[in-house]
Amino acid sequence: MLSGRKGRGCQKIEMKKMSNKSNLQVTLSKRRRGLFKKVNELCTLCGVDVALVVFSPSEKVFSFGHPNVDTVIDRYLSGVPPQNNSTMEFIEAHHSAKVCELNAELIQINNTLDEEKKSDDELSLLCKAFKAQFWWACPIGGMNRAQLELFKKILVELKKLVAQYVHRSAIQGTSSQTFSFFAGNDLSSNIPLHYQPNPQQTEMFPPQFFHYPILQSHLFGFNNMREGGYGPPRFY
Amino acid sequence: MLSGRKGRGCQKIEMKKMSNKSNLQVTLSKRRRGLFKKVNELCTLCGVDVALVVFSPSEKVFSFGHPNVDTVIDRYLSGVPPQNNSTMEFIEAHHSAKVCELNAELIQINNTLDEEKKSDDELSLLCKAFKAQFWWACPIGGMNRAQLELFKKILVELKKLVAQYVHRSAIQGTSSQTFSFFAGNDLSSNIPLHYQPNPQQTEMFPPQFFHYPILQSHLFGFNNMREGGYGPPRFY
DNA sequence: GAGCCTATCATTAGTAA
DNA sequence: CTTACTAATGATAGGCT
Repeated sequence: MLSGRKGRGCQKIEMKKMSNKSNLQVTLSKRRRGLFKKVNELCTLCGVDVALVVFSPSEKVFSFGHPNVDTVIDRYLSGVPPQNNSTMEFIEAHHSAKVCELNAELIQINNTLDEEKKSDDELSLLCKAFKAQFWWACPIGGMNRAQLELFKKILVELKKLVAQYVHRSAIQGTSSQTFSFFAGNDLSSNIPLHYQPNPQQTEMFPPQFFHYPILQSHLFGFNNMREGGYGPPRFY
Repeated sequence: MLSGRKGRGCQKIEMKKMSNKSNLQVTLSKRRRGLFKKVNELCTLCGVDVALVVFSPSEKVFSFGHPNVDTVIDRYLSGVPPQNNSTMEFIEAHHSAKVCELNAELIQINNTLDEEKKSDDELSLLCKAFKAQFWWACPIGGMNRAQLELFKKILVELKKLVAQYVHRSAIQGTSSQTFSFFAGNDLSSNIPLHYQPNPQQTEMFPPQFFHYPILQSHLFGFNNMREGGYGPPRFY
């Protein structure tokens, strides 16, 4: 406290944008805090749902919501689009702007859906191929693309191993039933990936084995992790 | 002022939901007003952009925004979707809820688009037919003012053309019945209004043809003007 | 509901840390 | 960018119309 007066108390200020950047920052900080407190009090006392979003001049965003910002915003956008704002004059323009935004979102989501559909088509094709070639591994319809790819990779590895084994077996002259996955079948040709099932054979792997959801999710480890990246709480 | 005291002044109140419904309503009204004022002051003083949405227990919605609620909301949704709220814990759930909402919107808009596409197809077909036939014979009862004005403009143009034609015809000595629009006429070629008469048919279009709602709404591009009916500004 | 009143209580401008 | 202090200003609960 270097000045003679300890403080001049709260003096009236003009209701216009503060010119002093430093003071503006201080005031913003204080008033924002006060505002959020008031909003919170309103929630508590009156049981209302609110969403408050503040963009500082430096584009920093502060938000508060009860029960949640997004919930309230969704309710606002979907439920009462033509609700009046404080300024009524540009409602039309804003409305169409919102429609544009939504259309952009629509296009984006639509593209996503298309990609997924395409993926699904590829998937079913792959499934069909798999069914024809590896009847015992079916159905794999529950797999997504990544799972399928990993699965394919695994099968390729298996193919190599089998090929090696067959090769070695052939060299050693030890043939017969030592390495038959399926009874009565000798996997003769060393191209196991194009194996054509023998109608007579008995199944080594029960189909359910490949259907187990637990197995699906844990074996491949695709239980999609959220992207995270949330910043620290900004509520005052 | 019947009671002895004029007022007990502002007394501290417990920060919990008010039990007395009537008092709650009064407090909500007062505090909301105060809150909006504070938000407005923050905007003015610090030049921030804000959006404030309040849902009363009776599902009435009050909003304030600078420059506009929707603008700020869009900025919030598109720019910083994983922005933290005051309560971080349910972000996942809310996020997926939002996705669900958007998907619903997607479906709806998608349907709308499909309808519009379909409508557009019908429209171009109808347009083509109109061009070939008596496009101008559309009953004007269903037109709104803007439509009528456009129609009038078109008719004025037509009138000019007709006048020219008649004038030229008169000069060329081709008189009499040359200029009957309806069945049996020839209107040879130099009326540029895309008129292609079919000599045989008397009734070119069934009346219903001109009542096509799709046509009505799309042909002239006057698809609704918002209905208006917005209430008065609610900002305090 | 909306406004007015008034005695309190709460917020905050200015300032320095 | 936030906080602490202080005095002046603003907000508001309760009661009334």
